[in-house]
Amino acid sequence: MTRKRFDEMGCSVACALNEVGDWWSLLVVKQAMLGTRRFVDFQHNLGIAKNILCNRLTRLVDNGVMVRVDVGEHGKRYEYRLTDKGRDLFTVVTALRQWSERWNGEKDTMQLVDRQTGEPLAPVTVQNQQGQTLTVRDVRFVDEDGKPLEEAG
Amino acid sequence: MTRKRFDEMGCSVACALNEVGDWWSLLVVKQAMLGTRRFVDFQHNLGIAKNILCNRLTRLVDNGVMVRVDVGEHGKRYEYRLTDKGRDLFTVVTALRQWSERWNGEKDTMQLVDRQTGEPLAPVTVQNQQGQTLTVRDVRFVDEDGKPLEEAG
DNA sequence: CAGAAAGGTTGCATAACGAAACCAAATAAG
DNA sequence: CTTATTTGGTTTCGTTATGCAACCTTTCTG
Repeated sequence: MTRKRFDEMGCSVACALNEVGDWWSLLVVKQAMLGTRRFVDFQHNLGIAKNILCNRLTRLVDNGVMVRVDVGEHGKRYEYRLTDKGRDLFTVVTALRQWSERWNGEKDTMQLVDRQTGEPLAPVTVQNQQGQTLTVRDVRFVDEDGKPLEEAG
Repeated sequence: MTRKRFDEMGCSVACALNEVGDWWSLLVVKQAMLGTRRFVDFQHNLGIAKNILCNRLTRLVDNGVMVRVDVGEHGKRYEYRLTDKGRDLFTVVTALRQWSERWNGEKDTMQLVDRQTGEPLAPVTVQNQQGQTLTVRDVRFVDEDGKPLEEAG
């Protein structure tokens, strides 16, 4: 009765959720994007139990999303930092944030702005090669041979 | 000891995860984007237990991500369809899919293409108002007054 | 040396999950 | 009309995950 794993479903979305799809992982990543690096700071900013935080950080490190850096000062002290792979989740986190703000209202105390201009960000969208925005109705799902999938049944 | 809720953290990312952040919800949404609408089809395509699927569909309907439509044919038969709010998760799902493909390799048997041109999609990115791509290092987190957050400690 | 801080680990109670069995309504088969 | 099947669940039960508190270890601080 082990929790079903998503990495053997032949679906990259499932594979991604297997790495960052549980209750806390993406929040830890988001918090790291805000600048948090130390164990106790994650703990206080997120209100997460220590054992769960420990488990999540370990999993994120194992999956290459974060790295544990030994900063020698003041005895046993580590920093958890995002890797390139982790920073690349910025798109996902931002899309999720914007989705929530669009449909659930502004419940966040913070806002993201362009560091250069100070302006708010543009909405994250899916685009084609020409830069045109696409909805889910504008795309088709095809298999390796380019044949459209008939997957509903 | 109830599972911690994310909707009271003053964070829209947490709020979003509270709605679609568990193990199955986003996969159900993704499957719906592929065209799946009926209970048994979700069950077979995802390999999810019936009670869990039932719970997730109910939660998605309660959260306005999907609707349950009574299609009168053949007795008790319903369809679960995405709402506008649910379809708007296309950006999140696509960003997650692309992230997984970039960092974990092509493990998916299907591909997304522009319905018009047949070309693969462009990578989902965060952009500023001028359409320039931004990384997490190019943005700043500010509070309501525009002051930068010092949130690490 | 005593005390505190950082970073964990352990134990326990509760909640969620997964598989299979069971159920009810309505249609299809005979 | 009777039986079987399909659909969409609910129930039961064992396993796993989560949250909280307590404890542990190493290193700094006083």
